[in-house]
Parts: sequence; structure tokens; C-alpha cells
Amino acid sequence: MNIHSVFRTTYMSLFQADTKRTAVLKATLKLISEHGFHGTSMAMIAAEAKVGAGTIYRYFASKDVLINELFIEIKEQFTAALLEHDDSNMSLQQRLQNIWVSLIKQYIAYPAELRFMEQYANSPFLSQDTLRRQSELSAPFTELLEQGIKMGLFRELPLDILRTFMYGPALQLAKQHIADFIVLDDALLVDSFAGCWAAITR
Amino acid sequence: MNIHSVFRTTYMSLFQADTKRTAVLKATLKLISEHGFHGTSMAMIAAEAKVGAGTIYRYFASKDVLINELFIEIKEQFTAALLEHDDSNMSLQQRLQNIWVSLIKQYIAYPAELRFMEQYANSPFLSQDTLRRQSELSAPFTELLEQGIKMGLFRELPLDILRTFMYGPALQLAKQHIADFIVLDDALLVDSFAGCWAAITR
Amino acid sequence: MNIHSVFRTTYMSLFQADTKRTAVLKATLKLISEHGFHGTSMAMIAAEAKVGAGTIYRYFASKDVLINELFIEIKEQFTAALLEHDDSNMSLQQRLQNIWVSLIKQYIAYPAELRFMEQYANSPFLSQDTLRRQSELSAPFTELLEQGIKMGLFRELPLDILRTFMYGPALQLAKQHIADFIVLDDALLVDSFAGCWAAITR
Amino acid sequence: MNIHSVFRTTYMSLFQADTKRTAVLKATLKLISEHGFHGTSMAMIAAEAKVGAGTIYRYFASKDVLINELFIEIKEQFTAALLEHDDSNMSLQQRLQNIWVSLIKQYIAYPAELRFMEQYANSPFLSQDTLRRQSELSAPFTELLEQGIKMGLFRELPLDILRTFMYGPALQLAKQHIADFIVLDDALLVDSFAGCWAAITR
DNA sequence: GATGAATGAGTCTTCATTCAT
DNA sequence: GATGAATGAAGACTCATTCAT
Repeated sequence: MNIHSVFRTTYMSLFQADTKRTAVLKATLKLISEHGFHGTSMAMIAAEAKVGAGTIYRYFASKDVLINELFIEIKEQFTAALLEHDDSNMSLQQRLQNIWVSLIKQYIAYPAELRFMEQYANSPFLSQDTLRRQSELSAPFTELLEQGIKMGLFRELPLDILRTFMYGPALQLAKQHIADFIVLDDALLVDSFAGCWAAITR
Repeated sequence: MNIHSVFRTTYMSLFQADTKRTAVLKATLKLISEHGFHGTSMAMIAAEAKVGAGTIYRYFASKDVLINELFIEIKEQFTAALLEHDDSNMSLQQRLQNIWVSLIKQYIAYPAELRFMEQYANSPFLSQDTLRRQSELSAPFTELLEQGIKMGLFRELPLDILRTFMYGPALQLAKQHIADFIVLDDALLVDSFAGCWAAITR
Repeated sequence: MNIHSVFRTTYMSLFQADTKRTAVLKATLKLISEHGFHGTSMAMIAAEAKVGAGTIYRYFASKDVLINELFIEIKEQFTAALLEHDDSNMSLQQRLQNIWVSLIKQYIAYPAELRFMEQYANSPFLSQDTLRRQSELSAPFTELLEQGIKMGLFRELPLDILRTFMYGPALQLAKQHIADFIVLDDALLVDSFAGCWAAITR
Repeated sequence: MNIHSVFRTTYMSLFQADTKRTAVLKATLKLISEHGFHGTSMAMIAAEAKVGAGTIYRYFASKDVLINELFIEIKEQFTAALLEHDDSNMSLQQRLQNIWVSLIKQYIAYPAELRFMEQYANSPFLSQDTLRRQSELSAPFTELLEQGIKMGLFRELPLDILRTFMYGPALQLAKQHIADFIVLDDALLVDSFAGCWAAITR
């Protein structure tokens, strides 16, 4: 099997607390993904992080800044994870498949992070600066798709539309899996990717 | 041209105020899509709707109920719009294309509504009851996809996964268009649908 | 006796509460003159005024605004009181004496108001706008002093300095009386005014 | 010229930092005269004094104690300065004039100190003990005025009232000069003192 | 039915003070 | 002695909701 690993069965956080700052980020993610932004007070975060209320403000100037920094850190870690299994020696199709599968597995492994990102991706809480800095998760696909376009492999459509055929189903599939509407496994993912591949190729 | 209509150029609300209740819903949608839930106070809604603060409570028991009802009404109107151009005399592919294009155009025509739905679709504000009642926008695809499965037209994948190949790209394309990352027109939509169709067919 | 009235023995507030707004002003004056600005919380004011905490904000946008408006209202009422006993038929000296005595009596009658004004007259709490709008209490002297200057009655000193010979001692005398270091009565005031008069005349 | 010196043109602090304690006092005076008591946090003082936050508490038990000690030190230094130019060989009038001019010049030279003292002189921050210990700045006048009373030189008024004719105008003149409403110079001060002298003499 | 003044619980945030290093 | 990270009590202010008119 050339697809890495199995599905995690116990959810864990991306953030492992050893500093107070990390404890706050971890607590914030947990509470916000459960209760939403306005259902999560700073007092709740402080309690969950086992930290004084004022301590949060040593690390984050305000609740808004806290959310923004959390958003960025998650995005960065997610993006990094996507490329972990990339291997430039493989075929274009194989590489796209690896990234695509990694993306879905990452979403599934960290549902709180996904819920958080979905909730705030288009929200007014995110500052313009944050929106600018967020490395779009669909970005890793870009380079590979550009190669395929040059090779005349793909449909004559703008890159941004082609990418949509990869990213759109991936996101929806992960959400459906998390919501228990479907149950994904490695075989199903490989078969599903075949659909995406068909969508973009001539 | 077998694709209905053109793109609306001026955005309008789904809600036309003639009753106080509708005025409140319309005001809520506008304010929340701009300022988010917790950036929108009942006082702001009352002012925007040109209604007394207490009046809102004649029609909605609480702010949460207001959000939930707004969510449901938007979903229902959106879903209804999708089937407007459906014609059971057409081919399966043609019918799917019509629905798919309608969905994207609907999203594009009502970006505030889309933003609102995306923001609250997975949010804790929505009661279980609301989540149950929301007729999934991807539902109109279901019946047609089932027909195709029976006819042996599609890949051997669960219905829920096949639907993902239609709904996922549609949602992403609309969002990209609204964000001005791409500019969709009727021709591009038809070509794009071809990709989706390739994704699901054998 | 040409000097009006007697000394009040029981202190009362300038503000008689019949509206919530007035109740808040009255409570604020009392508490701030006793405990100072930062020793007086909005909660304390609300309690003293027998009003909900939020109610204060219907009438005053912030604590700062509350202080500023209180300051202005006191100044205005004080200034008005000074001219109550003025009579343009009297001699210049007589008129100055009346105003001067009124000023001291006003201070003595409303020590809380005086303490409040002294505390905030040069404080950073007062906005530039307030400082501009405050009708200077020493102003009533100005016109009369100008008359005297034209008549060649006074020393050759700038008006602002002459006024100082009236206002400076008046303020200090009132403060000393309130602090029980001296006990003023009408006779003593008349004699004291003679000193002030000597200070400004040739 | 029998009047000492000229007007300082550059303001300087009474406190020259060479110990941490002095640095804290100096920083406190600067910040409080600019931002007021509750606009000045211990953290701000520590930063301005280039000292750790905890260090302040080695020298001052609390913020209140810090303010009180600052108040006392300023009063003492001011009072000492008044008698610097006193010469018991001079005439009573001359000696009073020297003290009176010194007082005004001192105020003008140290406007931050004056603002600070005015702000807290009647404030609830000052402990009873501090109020008792503060050597009243008008005190230096007392002894000389008593001499004049014995000599039958002055009006038949209580000492405390006579002193008011000296101190009241002095304070107001200094404040007006600092506020740029008037511009004092040595000649104007001498002429102004003549008014004060007339106010107290028969 | 409609209004909006009034409420007070709850919010984010500040800051004097402590204490381990 | 000196530091500054950590604390949590207390503050100003907001806002969903009520209710007398």
C-alpha cells in the first residue's frame, strides 16, 4: 500500500501545552470549536488553560488577536502537514493523490481545528492582515497543477477552477466523514481521488 | 442558449420587507453578514429594521431563535430556487447541469446569504432542531444521482461521495467568484460542469 | 445691612433628583467629592442613585463624559448664582463686593461642589471642550473691573492680575472656612473685601 | 535689582535620579502630572524609572504610600526654597515681598509639581497623616505677618485672613502664568506685590 | 400591537501586588 | 537587592430581555 498510515481513532490537539501561551491556544481552540466565539469567554479560556485571567493578556493583546493568531498557527501547521508525504520522484498523479489524501486525513484527524477554521475563515473577526498571511490550504496543489497544464494534461480551464475540483470535494468529504454521514477508508479515498483526477484531465 | 439568464449585477436581498417580521429578518441578515453574530446587537437590528427593540420579541422568542429562523428561511428559499429551471423531460446530464449552474448563480446572486449560511452552518448557534430541518442544498442532486446509479452510469461509489463531486466544486467556485479571484460566466460554468460530470461517470 | 442672607448651616446639593439623570449627577457629585474619581466606581454611583448600572449609560456615554457634564453643570449654576444679587444701580465698589461675597457664600454653601471643581479643574479628566465651555467663575468680575480701569480707578496692572486680587483671596477664604480654620460671618466678609478693594485701587 | 535672578526657561524636575528610590519618585511625578493618578499604572512608573515592577515595593509599601511620600517631599523642598532669599536684616515689607516672589517663581519653575500638589491637596488619596505633616506653603508668611500685627501695621483681621491676601493671589498668578494667560516678569511681580501689601496694611 | 427606557448579569480588560528566580 | 511573569479581584461598559405606557 502506498498510502501512508491509518486513520487516527482518538482525536488530539495540534497544540501540546508546555508553555502558558500554548495552553491558552489549546484551550481556546477546544472551547471555541465547541461553543463558538461568543460562547467562549476569556474567563472560560483561562480556567480551561489553568491560567490566571490576566495571563492571557501577556501573550495576546486582546481576544481578537488571540483568535487571529490561533487561526494562523493552525493554518501553518496544516499546510506543513500536507507536504510531509510528498515525493518529487513520483508521477504527477501520484503526488496529487498523496497531497489530496493527506488533506482529508488532516481534516479528519483534527476536526476541532477544521470546525474552527471553517467558522472563522469568512468571519469579520479575522483581520485583513490575517487573511493576507494565511497560506491557503489549497496552495500545495497549485504548483503541481501548473505542471499538468504545461504538459497539456488537463482541461482548458483556469488554474483556480481546476484546483476547485480537488479542494472542493476534499473539504466536503472530510466534513461528511466527521459528521458520520460517510465512513472513509484508504480504499475509498483512492477511488474517490480517481473521480477528482477525471474531473481535471482531458 | 440552454442556460437560463444572465448574472445579476446588483445584489439584492432575498427578503423584501412589507411586514415587521420580514423587516427584522432582512435587517438581521444584512447586519450579521457584515458584522457577525456578536457584532450585531438587538438594538442595531431594531434600528436597521426601523422597529422598536421590544417588537422583535413579538416575532422571535430570542436572538438565538431569530438566527435559527433566518437560517431556515434562507435555506428553503435557496433550495426552491434550484429547481426552478429543472425540466424532467431533459436528459439526466442536462438536468444535473441546470441544477448545478442554478446553485452557483444563486450563491453569487446572494453573497450575504451565502456568507451567513457558511458562518452558521457548523456553528453552535444552530439548534439541533434547525440542523435537522435544514433541507440540505445538495439534496436536489440526490434523486438524479440515484437514477444514474441505477442506470450503471456512475462510478461505484456511495451516493454521498458522488454528490460531493457536484456540491464541493460548486460551493468553492461561487466563493472564489464572490471574492473576485475568478470571474465566472455561462460558458465557463458549462465547461466546469463537464469536469464534475467526468468525476462521477465511469 | 446691605449684605444678603445668612450662612446656611446644613449643606445641600445643587442637584435635586426627580429624573434619573439628575439622580446620577447628584450621586456622582457626592461620591466623587468624598472618594475621588478613581475611588468611585460606576457600580457605586448606580447604587447611590438607586438606578441600574446600565441606566447611567443612557444619559452619559462614559464615566469621563459623566464627570465632564457634572463639571459644566456645577460651573453654570455657580456662575448664575453670583449675579443674583447684582444691581447695576449700585456703585462699582458695592457691586464688586456683592459678587465677591456671593462667590464665597456659594462656595461655602456647596463644599462638595467646590471640592469637586478644585479636584478636576486642572485634571486630565476634563476634555478640552469642557475647559473651553466652562464659564470661568471669575468672569463676572471682568466687566466691572474693566469699568474701573477706564475710570482710572485702579492700579496700572493688567486686568487678569487685578482679577486675581479678588478671586485668589475669595477662594482661599472659602476653603479655610470649610476646613474650620477660620469662621467667616458677614461682618468679616465686608472687612475682608475692603482689603481686596485696597489691593486693586490706586 | 533687589529681586533675585531671572525666570527659568527650561523646566526641570526637583528630583535628580541617582538612587532607584529617587528615580521612582521622579517618574511618578512626571507621569502623574501628565496623566493623573488613575492614568498612571505602577507598570508605567517602573518603565519610566527603568526599574523592575517589584522594585518599587522595596521603597514604597503601596501606590498610595508612594503618592503620599511624593507629596510630602515636594512640599518640603518647596517650603525650603521660599526662605532661601530671606534676609532678617531687611524691612518687613521687603522680606514679605521676597518670600512672595520666591513662591510664585517656585511654582512657575516647577509646574508639574504645582499641578501635582493642586490635584492632590484636597484629594482623598492623601492620608490624614500626610495632611498633618505637610508644612503649609503659606506658613513662611505667618511669622512675618505676626510681627506686623504686633506693630499695628495691618488691618484688624485675623492672621489667617491676612495671609490669604498674600497666598491667594500668588497661587492664582502662578497658575495664570503657567497657563499662558498672563506673562509675569520681575517688574510686574513687584507691582503686583504692592497690591497685596495694600490689601493687608491699614 | 408597538415602543423604548430600564435593568443587571456578564463581558473584556486592567493593574496593584506577589513571589520564585 | 532586583526582577518581571503571573495572578485575580475589580472596573467600565454592553446588551439581551422585560414591561409599563
